[in-house]
Amino acid sequence: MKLTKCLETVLRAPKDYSLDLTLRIYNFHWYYLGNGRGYVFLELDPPIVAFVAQKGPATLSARIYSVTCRDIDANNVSQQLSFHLGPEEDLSEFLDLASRDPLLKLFAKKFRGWRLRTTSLWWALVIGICQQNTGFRQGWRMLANIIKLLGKRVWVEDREVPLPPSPLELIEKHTLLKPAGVGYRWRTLFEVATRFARRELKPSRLYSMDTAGAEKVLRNIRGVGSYTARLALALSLRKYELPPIDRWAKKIFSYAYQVDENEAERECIRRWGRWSALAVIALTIALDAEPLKRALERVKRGELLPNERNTLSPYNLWMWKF
DNA sequence: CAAGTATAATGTACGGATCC
DNA sequence: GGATCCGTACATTATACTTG
Repeated sequence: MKLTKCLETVLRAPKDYSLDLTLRIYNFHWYYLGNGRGYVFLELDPPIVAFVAQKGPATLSARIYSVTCRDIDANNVSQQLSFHLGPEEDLSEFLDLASRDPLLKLFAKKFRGWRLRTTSLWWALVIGICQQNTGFRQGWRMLANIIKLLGKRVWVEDREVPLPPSPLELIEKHTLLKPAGVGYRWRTLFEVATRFARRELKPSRLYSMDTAGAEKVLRNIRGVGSYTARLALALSLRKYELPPIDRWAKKIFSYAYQVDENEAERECIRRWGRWSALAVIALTIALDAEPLKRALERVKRGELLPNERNTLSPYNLWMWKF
């Protein structure tokens, strides 16, 4: 499917904003092109894709592509893209806390320009579900497989860009979920897709709720627990009040903050407040999402920045050809 | 035949969700 | 709160095969 260019737009960003970091972290190579350039999908069915590039220290340029330009609302699309890339998000309070934190003090310096790149609630839930009961490598392989086996490819100028399946496409091709290596998670993915298809899940409605209420709604879905719900809320709506604490984060917080494991979540919220989930995500970047044992050793050694080596990690996931 | 190498089989870590 | 479940990756061990 070939997309046509519908509009060009410019986004304002703070001086120290880094589109390069924002696009690079936790991304596949078919979306991150290097040097602060890349693709962001805004809609899946029918597809709307943005090509973005950093033009100057405070300017991002964007080109919006779609099948037909008739239904494109320029204001709407620009807002959506800006929300995904986060230039309007003021992280000064988060960075201030981070600069005095035993785990993220180095991260605060080096990743000052980074913003969490959000995605749709649908895809954020898929990401969350694929992180359950598994390590980093396996989880992201599942996501790559889902994109390749169940998604579609669109042409943007001279490049073919793979897109994730929409809820309807996932339902249609659900027999390919097992071959994609998601195992028992296919049931949960199917269930989530069904809710979207029936329009029972409305991102705008969740956005207007408080984080705890939104978590409750998502936990109604069988197979979605608090970890997945909270991660999805952070990754799609920038709701950070409630941190997605897994055993990994629990152990590391418990060690670094010198509290009992049962107190790890409470301590995280006490220290990070409305930035709790962002802190957890930043921690996975800082420690390369390494398995717990190795991550703890790194904390002890004070190695609190991602490895430049070609290891499979949030920082250089984009180098990986799945 | 003994030592080394390739392949197969087995074991275990991983970790959130759910049941009780 | 503890036990159990799940699928894959990686590590370890066992077996088969090759080489000198």
